[in-house]
Amino acid sequence: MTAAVLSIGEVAARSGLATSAIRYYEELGLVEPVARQSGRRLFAESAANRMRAITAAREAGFSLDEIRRLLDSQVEGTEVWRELVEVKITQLSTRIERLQAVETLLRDSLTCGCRAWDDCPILLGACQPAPATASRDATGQDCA
Amino acid sequence: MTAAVLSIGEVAARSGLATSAIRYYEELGLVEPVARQSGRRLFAESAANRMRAITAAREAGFSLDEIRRLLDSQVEGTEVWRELVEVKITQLSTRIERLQAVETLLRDSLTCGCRAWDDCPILLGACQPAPATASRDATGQDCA
DNA sequence: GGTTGACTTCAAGCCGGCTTGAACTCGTAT
DNA sequence: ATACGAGTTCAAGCCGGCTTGAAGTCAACC
Repeated sequence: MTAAVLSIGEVAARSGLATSAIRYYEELGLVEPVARQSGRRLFAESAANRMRAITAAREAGFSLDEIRRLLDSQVEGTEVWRELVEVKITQLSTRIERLQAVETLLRDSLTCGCRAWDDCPILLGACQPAPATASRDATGQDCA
Repeated sequence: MTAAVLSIGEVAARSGLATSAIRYYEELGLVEPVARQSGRRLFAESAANRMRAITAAREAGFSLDEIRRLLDSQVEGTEVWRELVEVKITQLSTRIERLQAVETLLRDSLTCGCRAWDDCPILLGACQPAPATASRDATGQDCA
């Protein structure tokens, strides 16, 4: 028989978060205890799920503020949250692509026979080649 | 005719960094002006390359402190830097894998017919399913 | 010789995401 | 009765990576 409500410590144990983090999340409006018992927070069991979902969202690159918006958009009954998630997926895949490019770059710099890492032609070639005093015609995509 | 030495402003222009960032990097020991002229820093042209290499390294997930170690390891004449880069490549690919898993998870949660994101069974299923009061036998890999 | 603009130093501030510490209140077990 | 453990509040601190502001210096140009 699982308890119908959870103490903050139980939510922490189930979600893997620290109690201080949970209080902080409450302060930001990400979670709300269903009640208080002589000052102590009592959470619904779903709060633990919410905590784990928040952790997943953080890993995906959502800030806590974005997560708050995400949760707010659910409350309103609409499915706005799907749009927010779609946008984040796009950002995420862009980020992954960039990281993959950097990884390739690092690997290449290893096989390059260069003496020093900050002098590696491969590495520097991938970063914009310093337009010196020439005209900068907006081809400057930043490194990697 | 490119100048043999660069002012901090020129290094900034060539590297895309702010002058304040360059001063900060100097303070951390990541770069050193070759000389001073009535107080003003004069950098070798290679400093701009170093700045761009630092930016690339930051993107790869190196902290400024790690970059300092990386640069120090070069100065010593050895090729320790290759090892450091190898380690970082490993970390980077791990990170990429995690992000890809999170991306998949987000995509799946969209196609799942769940009403609310923080109640999505796919999302929560991928996070550890809350061992309730059962024994935690260290299978707890964290979410995604 | 006065203005401009790029530089200098130093201290302080900002950001997000928490953590930590001090001082306190509960309910329960011994 | 009293000690314990888990909770509470609030303010302050920490992390990395810079940025910002104030006040000063310097060379060049008109």
